[in-house]
Amino acid sequence: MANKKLILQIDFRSGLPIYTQIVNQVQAQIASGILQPDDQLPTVRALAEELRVNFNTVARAYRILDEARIISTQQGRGTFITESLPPKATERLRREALEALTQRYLSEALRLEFSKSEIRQTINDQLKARNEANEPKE
Amino acid sequence: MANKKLILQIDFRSGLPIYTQIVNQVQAQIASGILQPDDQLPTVRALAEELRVNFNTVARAYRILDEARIISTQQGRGTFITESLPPKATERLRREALEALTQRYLSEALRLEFSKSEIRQTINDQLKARNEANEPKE
DNA sequence: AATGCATTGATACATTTAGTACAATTATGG
DNA sequence: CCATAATTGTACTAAATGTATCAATGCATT
Repeated sequence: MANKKLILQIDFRSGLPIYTQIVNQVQAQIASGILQPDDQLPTVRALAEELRVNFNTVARAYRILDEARIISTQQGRGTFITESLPPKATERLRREALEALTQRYLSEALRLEFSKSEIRQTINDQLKARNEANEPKE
Repeated sequence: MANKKLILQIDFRSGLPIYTQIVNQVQAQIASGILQPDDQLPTVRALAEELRVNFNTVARAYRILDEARIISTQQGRGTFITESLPPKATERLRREALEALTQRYLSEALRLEFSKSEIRQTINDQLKARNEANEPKE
């Protein structure tokens, strides 16, 4: 299941940027189940050649999808569909995501035998530092 | 004590090079005492297979650690943790490890648009929960 | 026409993978 | 004990892959 040909139809006259069309169609194929988690996408250069497009354009599309956590681009390795996220981030799912993230962090920190006060201290310091550097909100 | 399984968690999506992640985690585990002088690390090929990574990538990490005198790679024999660093250096490594770990955690959490108070709350809740479950220490 | 912006293209680069060969050490079998 | 094989790290080359940066292009607004 990890090998599957990605078929995209680019309309060069549509007015829509090419990278947007790539983003949309990959998203659609994931939503429809054609593309599944861990599937590997074509390399930026391979897809670019197939679409007769500059590989930077494909890279841009991949970067957008990566930032949206839809795919995972890995330098030197390739590009893969990530585990499917719930389409709607309900409040409960949001909370679960943060709890999972925090649990991984604390498990690792405690495994490395950092004390709870050290952890609290570091968290506070860094949050404070980010306050001063960026928008002091919250 | 010279036999101990090295457990590394590589995040292929983190953007950090794989060899850097290996370096950081080995350093952290030495600083925390999980890995001790004369402990043998997995062979480059064994660790590579476990991490699903090319053995050159592991070799690169080992070479960096070797150049930093943190481990000793010995052709034909294996790689071993060197004698312990001065406590000063160990403490610095420990601190850096926690700061790096925390930074990654906060960056991810903030990127997902969790508020600082949400983060603080979740950290506190989970630390409290771990207190009650295990030995309430510190 | 001029300016500014978004898109695309060109180029150099960092990382990872792959393959091969080699040297040093250790394990094995006679 | 010795010869040989297997293990282990090292070195090197080449190719694949995504990344970063800036230039060129086209288009809209002024």
